[in-house]
Amino acid sequence: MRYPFAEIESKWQQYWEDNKINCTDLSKTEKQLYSLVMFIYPSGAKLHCGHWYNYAPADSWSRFKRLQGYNVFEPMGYDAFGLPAENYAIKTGIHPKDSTMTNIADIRRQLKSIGCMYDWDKELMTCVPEYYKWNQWLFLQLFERGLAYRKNAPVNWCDSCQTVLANEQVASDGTCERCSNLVIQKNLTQWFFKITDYADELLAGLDTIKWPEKTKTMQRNWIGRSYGAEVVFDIEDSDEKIKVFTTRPDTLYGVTYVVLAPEHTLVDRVAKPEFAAAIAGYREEAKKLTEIERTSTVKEKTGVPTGTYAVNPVNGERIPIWVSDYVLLTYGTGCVMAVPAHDERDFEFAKKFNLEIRKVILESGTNESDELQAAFTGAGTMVNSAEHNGMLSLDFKLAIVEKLQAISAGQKKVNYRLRDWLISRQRYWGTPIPIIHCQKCGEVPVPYSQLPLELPYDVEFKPTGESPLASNEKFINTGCPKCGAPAKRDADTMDTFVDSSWYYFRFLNPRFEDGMFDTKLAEAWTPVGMYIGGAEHATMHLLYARFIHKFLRDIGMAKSDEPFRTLVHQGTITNAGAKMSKSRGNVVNPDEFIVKHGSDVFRMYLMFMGPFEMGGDWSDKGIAGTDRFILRMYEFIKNYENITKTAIVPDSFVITALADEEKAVYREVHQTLHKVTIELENLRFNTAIAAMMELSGKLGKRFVQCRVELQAYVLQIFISMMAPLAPHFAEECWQIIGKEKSIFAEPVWYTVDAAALIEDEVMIAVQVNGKLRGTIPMPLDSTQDEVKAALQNVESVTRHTSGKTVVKEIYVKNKIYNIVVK
RNA sequence: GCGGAAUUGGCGAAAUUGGCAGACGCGCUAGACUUAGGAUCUAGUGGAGAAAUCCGUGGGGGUUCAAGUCCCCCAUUCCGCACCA
Repeated sequence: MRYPFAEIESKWQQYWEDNKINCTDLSKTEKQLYSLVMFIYPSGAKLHCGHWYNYAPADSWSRFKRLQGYNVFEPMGYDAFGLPAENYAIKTGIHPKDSTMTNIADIRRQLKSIGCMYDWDKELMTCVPEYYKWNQWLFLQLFERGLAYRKNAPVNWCDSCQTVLANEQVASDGTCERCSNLVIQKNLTQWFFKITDYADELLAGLDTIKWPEKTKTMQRNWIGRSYGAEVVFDIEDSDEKIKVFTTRPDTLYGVTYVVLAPEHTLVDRVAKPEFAAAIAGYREEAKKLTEIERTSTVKEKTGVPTGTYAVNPVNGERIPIWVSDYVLLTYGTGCVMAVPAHDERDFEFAKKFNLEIRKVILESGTNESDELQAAFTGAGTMVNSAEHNGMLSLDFKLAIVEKLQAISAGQKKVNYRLRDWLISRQRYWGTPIPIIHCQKCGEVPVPYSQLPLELPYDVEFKPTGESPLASNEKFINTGCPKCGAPAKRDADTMDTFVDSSWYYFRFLNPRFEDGMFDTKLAEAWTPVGMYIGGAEHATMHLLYARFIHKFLRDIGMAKSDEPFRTLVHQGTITNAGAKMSKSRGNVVNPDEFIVKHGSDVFRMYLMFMGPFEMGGDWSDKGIAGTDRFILRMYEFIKNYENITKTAIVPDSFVITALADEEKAVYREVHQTLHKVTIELENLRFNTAIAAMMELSGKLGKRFVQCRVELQAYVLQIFISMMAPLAPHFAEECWQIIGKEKSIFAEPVWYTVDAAALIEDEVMIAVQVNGKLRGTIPMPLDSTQDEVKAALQNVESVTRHTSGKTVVKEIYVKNKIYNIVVK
C-alpha cells in the first residue's frame, strides 16, 4: 500500500492555483506579514536539495503564520542577471537571455512542485527592462546626490571573469568569490556607490534588528569603525605633507619613522632621485604579490627608504620616510606613523632595518631602562614625551589630540574599514549604466524620460577586458543630452547586487509603472517581517540592501530604517562534505525524491533531519521514516471519512467531564499542540515533527474508545498541525474528514487548553547519593512528607538506605527526590 | 595568529531555570501476516554483565545533594577575520 501522493499533490496544487489560494490581498494590512526567502539565481544547475532546504521550511513557517490568522505575503522571483549566464554564453554561444529564460522556465516548474504558497502573480525577474529600468533610476538618484561617482582606483580584477570585483566579492584567500581564480590589483576608473556615507547608521541600525548575532558581528567588523586622530607630518624641503591615521596618538613622541604604501602617489614626489630605482624595483615586487601573500601576518617585513625625512609636529624631530607593503593604500590615509616600541608590526620592521625603538609608555612594574623584547601595546605612564612625562597614557591620548588641534597639526578622527561599493562590471549581462560621456560636458546622466536604457541583444561576448557593450556601435554611440555633440555611452553594467538590494519592494507590485515601486504598499508591507536565506551574504547583499533601503528612505520612498526586521539563516546542506555546486558535480537533484516519495514527505524529511539553522551532510537514509509516518496517518484518517459532518464538533471540551481514556487523549493532543506551536514559531521543525510522531504513537487504542465528537475534534487539531509541514496531505485529510473548504482558505490554528496541560499524576525520580534507584508515581504537587512516606515501600530505594545514616534529603517538587546517605 | 560555533548510541538527532541522558526517526534483532518481501504490523535495541549492579554526553581537572548543561585547562572539526595603523 502506498500513499497516493502524486494524485493528491497535483490535485491540490491545481486547486490552489485555480482558486488563487496563495494570492495575497495586499490591501488588507491588518495582521500583515511579509515572509521572504532570498530569490533564486536561475543557473543551469536548476534546483537542488540546498534550495529545498531553504524554501520548504521557510514556507512551512509562513503557512503556520497563515493558519494563525496572519495575512502572509510570500513571493518568489529570479535574480536573473549575472556572470554565470554570460560565461555559459562564451562557452556555448547560447545567448544569456535565452539560456536564462530557459532556466527560469525549468526552475519555475521545479519551484511549483515544492508546493509553496508563493503568490505567483507577483513573480519577478531582474533581467527585464521593466525591472532594471529602476536600477538605472536608482543610479541617477544616487548620482544627483553625489552618492554615485567615478574615480580611478586600484581595484580587484579577476582575469578569468574579465571584470572588477567589489571587496566583498573577494574571498579571504584572495580569490574570486565566483570562480575561485586569483584576484589581482589593477588601476581603473570605476563607478562607486558611496556606502561609506552611511557607515555610522549601518552600524547603529544593527542594534535595532533581530538578526543572528554572528551576522551582525560580521557586519560590524566589516564596517570596522575605529577612533583615533589624524596627524599631519611636514616633509623636509617640500611643501607636501603626510597625513596619517592613528588610534594611538598617545605614542606620538615615540614615532621614529613614517611609512607609505608602495602604491601611494606621494612616493614619487618625495623620494630622492638616488633612491628611485630601488623604490621602482620594490614596487614591482609588491605588485607581483597576491593580496593574501602581502597581508599574511607571517610574512617577513620588507621595505625601502626614500631618502627623505618627515618632521614630527610635536617635537620637530627628523624621521626617515620608508616605503613598505605592510602599509595598505586602501586603509586610512595609506600612510602610517611608526612607533616600534608600541606596535608589533613597527617593532618587527624596526628590528629588521635597525631603526630606533623609543619607549614612550612605561608598562607598570618595569623600568625605563629595560630593553623591550616585544612591542608593548597596553596603557601605562608617559616617558620620553617632553613635558608630558608622568602622565597616564590614557589621559595623554585625549590631551595630545587637543594639542595637535591647537597647532593645526591634527584632529580627532573616526576611520572605517568599509570602503565605497564598486558597482561597475566590464560585462554584458547586467543593467547598463545610464551615463553618457561627452568630451565637453563630462559625465552626463541619461534623462529620466529615456529610461529604460535597454540592453541590446546583439553583442560579442568574447572577454577582452573591455565591456562587450563597448564594441556595439549602435549602443555605444549617441549624442550628449546636454550639448548634442557626439558622445559615448558608459559601456559597463552594474553589479547584480544592485538588483537584489531593493527587490523586496518591487515584489509588492512588479508591474508598477509609476515608480520604482508602489510606496503606498511599501509603507504597509515593509520592512520584511521574516527574511530567510544563506549566511554567505552577510557582508554583501545584506549590507548593500540595508544601505539602499536607508537611501530610499532619505529620498522619501520608504518609511522604515531597515529592510529586514528578522533574519534567519538556514544551515548549509553539503554533499560528501562539500557545498553543492555544478562544478563539483555533487549536486543532489530533488526531483527523484519527489517522484519516489512526493513533495510533502521530502519536505518533512528535510525538516526532520536536524535543526534548520544547522544544515548538515546530505543523506537520504532516514526518508523512510517520514514516508511511513505520512502513510500511517493517511490510512488512519481514511477510517474517519466525513466525521465532522456526522458528528457535531464542539469548539472546546471541559476536561473534567471526560472519561479517563478520553482525558488522556485530550491531554496528549493539547500537550502536543502546545509544543508544536512553540517549536514552529521558533523554526524548530525537527522537534515539532517528532512531537507529532510521538502523538500518533500515543493515541493508539485509546482513540477508538473516545466519543465521536472528541474523535472529530482531535482529528481537526491533528490535521491543522500537520498543515504547515505537509500542506497537500493536510488539505486531502481535511477534505476526507468532511471539510468543504481548503484549510488555507479558511485558516485554523487551535488554542491550547491550559487545563489539559496539567497532569494529575507525575513520576518522581528517586535518587540515593545522586544515583537513580527508582521512579514513583505521585499526585501532582505532593509534599516532601508525602513522597517520603511513599518511598518506605519502594524496595529498590530502601535497599540502598536501610542501615545507613540519612545526611540530607532534597526534594524538587514534581521532579526528583534525592537522599544522601552515609 | 585572533574571534566564534560545535564535539552526545552503529547513524540523523532530543534534553525549561543544573534535576530520570539518548525523545523522535533511520538502521539492526526477533516475531506476525504473506507465494514472496527491499511492503506492512508488533516487540526489543547506549556499552558490559546471568543478575544485582557498574560504566557512559571529545579528553583532563573542579563546583554541587545532583553536571550534556556552570568554571578552568587541553584536543579535534567547521566558520569568520586576518599587518586595519
